[in-house]
Amino acid sequence: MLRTVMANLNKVLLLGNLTRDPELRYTPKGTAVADLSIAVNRRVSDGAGNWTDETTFVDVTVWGNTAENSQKYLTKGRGVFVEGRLQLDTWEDKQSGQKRSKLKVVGETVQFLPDARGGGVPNGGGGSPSPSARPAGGGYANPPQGGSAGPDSDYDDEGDDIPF
Amino acid sequence: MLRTVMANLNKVLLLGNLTRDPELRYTPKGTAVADLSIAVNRRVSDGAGNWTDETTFVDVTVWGNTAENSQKYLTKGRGVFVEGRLQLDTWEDKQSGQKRSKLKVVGETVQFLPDARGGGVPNGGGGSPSPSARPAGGGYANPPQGGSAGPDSDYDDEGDDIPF
Amino acid sequence: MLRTVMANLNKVLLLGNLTRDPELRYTPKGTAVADLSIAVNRRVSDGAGNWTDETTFVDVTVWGNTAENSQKYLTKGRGVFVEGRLQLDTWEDKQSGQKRSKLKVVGETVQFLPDARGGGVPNGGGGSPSPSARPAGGGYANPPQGGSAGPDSDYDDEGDDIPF
Amino acid sequence: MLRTVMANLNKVLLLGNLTRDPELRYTPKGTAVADLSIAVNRRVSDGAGNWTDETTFVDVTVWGNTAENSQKYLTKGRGVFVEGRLQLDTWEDKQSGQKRSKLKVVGETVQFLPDARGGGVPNGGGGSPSPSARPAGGGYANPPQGGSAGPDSDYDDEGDDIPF
DNA sequence: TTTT
DNA sequence: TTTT
Repeated sequence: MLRTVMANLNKVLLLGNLTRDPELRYTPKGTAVADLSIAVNRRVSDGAGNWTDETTFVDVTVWGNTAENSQKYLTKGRGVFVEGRLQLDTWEDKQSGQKRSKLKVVGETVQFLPDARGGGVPNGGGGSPSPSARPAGGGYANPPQGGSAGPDSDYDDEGDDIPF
Repeated sequence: MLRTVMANLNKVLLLGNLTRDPELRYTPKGTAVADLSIAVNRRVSDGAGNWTDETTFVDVTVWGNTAENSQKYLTKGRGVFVEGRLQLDTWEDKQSGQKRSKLKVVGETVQFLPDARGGGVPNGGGGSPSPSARPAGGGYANPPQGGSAGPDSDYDDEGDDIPF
Repeated sequence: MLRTVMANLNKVLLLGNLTRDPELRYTPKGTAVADLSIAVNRRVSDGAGNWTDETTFVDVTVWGNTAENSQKYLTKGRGVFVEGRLQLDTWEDKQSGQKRSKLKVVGETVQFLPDARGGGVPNGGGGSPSPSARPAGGGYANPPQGGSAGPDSDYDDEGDDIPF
Repeated sequence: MLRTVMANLNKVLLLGNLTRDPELRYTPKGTAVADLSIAVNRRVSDGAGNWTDETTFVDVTVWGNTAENSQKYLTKGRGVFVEGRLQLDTWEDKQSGQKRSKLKVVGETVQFLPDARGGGVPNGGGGSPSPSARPAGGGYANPPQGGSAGPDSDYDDEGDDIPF
């Protein structure tokens, strides 16, 4: 029989917040790689009119320029949009000799969202940011916005459930 | 032959900014409906190392609660994420009697993004926003952030092309 | 203010069937372009337990190799998976001088699905297909399957509503 | 500060083939659950003009009716389209007491594609299928097609790389 | 190991 | 009719 190959699609779309600063490292061959840890929230109903946020923590691996720019421009708390694919890493457990595998997400494009906190540059001082410190993503910049979250910034969630 | 129905998918995903305030109206039957006009930018290369932004303007129709909340909480300039589907409206042109059609996007879910400008509530005064005036989307709120963009806020685009 | 560019996304995903053979043409500059007409079905409930199929007809424009291969390998009835983006064509109406616009879908990748009818090569004769006539998509082949649908093949749709 | 919740998205789209028959089981509470093992192929270039297929194996968990219908209607080799989300299962390793986690895909909708092999009903006999034995997915049916792949149907993959 |  |  001729090969009847199916159309194939392996796509992951994530919109969420970084749970920590990206960690940049290099492979032995010198390729940049970084892991983005993203928290994605989902409203879940208990069926009795109560909604809670269920959070999924997803690690996304990015390579090359994307890795280097992620480390440069993304920081904990930042909102990001990631388009990527699933990858199943497989290896043999050295101790047991058993086959092991782990599902991962490889990020192909990363864009970042405006800083919800309207806050300054991550780790930023009080002065003008240097050009190289400008947060940016996907060719998209995101500036400092001067304000401090200040004393009003305690977490406060009441009354925000809009039945969109 | 039995019907061999294919899997079907009709999905539109948009992330962009509103080009104007949503306009809420009602059908004769009383159903709320609103049109969101969204500008989506795409970086386009001319092949010679120059990148420009190409903007696509997309109108998205939303219904019911989504329409009402869009009108309440979304304003011109706002970033939104829309998940929807394509719809082909067809009608007969009264004058010519010809069949006409128009491709549209129906928005099924709308979420909004933090205000990039770090600005206050849309149309907002200086005090605490009333609960009903809180901008929110998808069950997600977006608060005033107190800051003013200030004198630095002139549009400035140089140096922002990060090769992500 | 620095430019606070939003993340942007303009994505269309379609899975459906071609309503006619693709029509290949060339621009004055010699670029291949084809229009794919795709029917996408959606199950719609009337709220009273009855489900009907609502069909959306979407025209997708494809360029270059994708256009040429679409014309070579895709035929009416074929299942296709398209990933693309929305595009708003705008022009001035010559008669009225008014600005007009039309929302279109540009297909960036096209893959095709196995022929649900289990039928032979499109336009195919009885013999072995020549290599160049092999239907394929996205680097994916789809062979002739030689069989006849047989006497059971009258259209028959009852009882197929699986509450998946 | 009010909660400035980001838009959130956690979406997985897969189009591939089942590597084995779905396994249906029930939770202690009686909820049906099944695991679909899906192979998704991706064309990968080595940069020197050679393309190979890289296969990613993804396990997808489906619940309730979707689980039961998957077991009824889906079989090894079948093409499926899955729309779902990522989920991170976490638990404590009993032996080591360490926190462990595993990324999974939860399938929210499953549709199936026509059988590329043009073959009959899975496990099917020669007669008319009973209504309950009709393969179907997403409210979509897929009939027996009676034919035999015939003498042309030897596996043959050369020359199929269409530069779509 | 967790973000908002 | 356009947003950033």
